[in-house]
Amino acid sequence: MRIATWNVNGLRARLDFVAHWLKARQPNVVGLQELKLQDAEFPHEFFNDLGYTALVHGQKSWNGVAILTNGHAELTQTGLPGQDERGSRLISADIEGGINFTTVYCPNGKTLEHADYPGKLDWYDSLLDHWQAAEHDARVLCGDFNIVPEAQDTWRGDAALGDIFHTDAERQRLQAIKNTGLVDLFREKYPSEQQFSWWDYRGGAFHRKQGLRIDFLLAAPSVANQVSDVVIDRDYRKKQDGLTASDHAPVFVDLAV
DNA sequence: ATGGCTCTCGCGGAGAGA
Repeated sequence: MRIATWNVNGLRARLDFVAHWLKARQPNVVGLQELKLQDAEFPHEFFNDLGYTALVHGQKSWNGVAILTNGHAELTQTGLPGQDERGSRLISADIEGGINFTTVYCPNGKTLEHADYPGKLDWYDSLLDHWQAAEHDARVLCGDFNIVPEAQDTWRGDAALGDIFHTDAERQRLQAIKNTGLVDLFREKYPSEQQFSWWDYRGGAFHRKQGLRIDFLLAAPSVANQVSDVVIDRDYRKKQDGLTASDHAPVFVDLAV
């Protein structure tokens, strides 16, 4: 089974690009973030024609998450309890293989001085509470976390320490999530490789190798033990057939189930 | 030092993203 996470930066603008990727990689389950559309605007038929069904938690203009699958999925959660005012950023479903799958679009925070920054930390505290309250042996938490875990996950290395995305306060929140028993599947397979999942559109950042690794698939040990491959699909950060890419690459793992 | 892209809304330019 192949499961993936991808911040598409606007699903309507990315529709043909996403279809291109689905055909090429044939994932079984995909967590999507930054749909930037409402539930009623979700192009279900478009995905049905590609063999996928979707569970959607949308919002006008901003945020929005969904789960695509070419198998069976049963919705178990929409929205992070207590954080409705920060937008549609979480959706969960029971998928095939007895796995509970959650995808999140964590708040950005903007700057250390902006009110969104303490809001980001508070959102993470709620995510930890929510995650700890649920019990499931085989679960996956994936998405755009908007936090750089370690110096090797940013092109700026130690020089970025203390900046937004790279603060101790943010890293402590991300670590607290992992401490509930989740493994960062990419980092487990590649302990010292520098690979990024996001590059700024501006200034040729992609070609300058100026990126961040902020998109993760985290999994409980019973799932992590089944992983055969982990791929940050940087080819799909490039134009495909003249279509514009998201500023995030898809990330996927293959499981032996 | 800054932000040169790209998205949305909506039809001009602004806000957000990371």
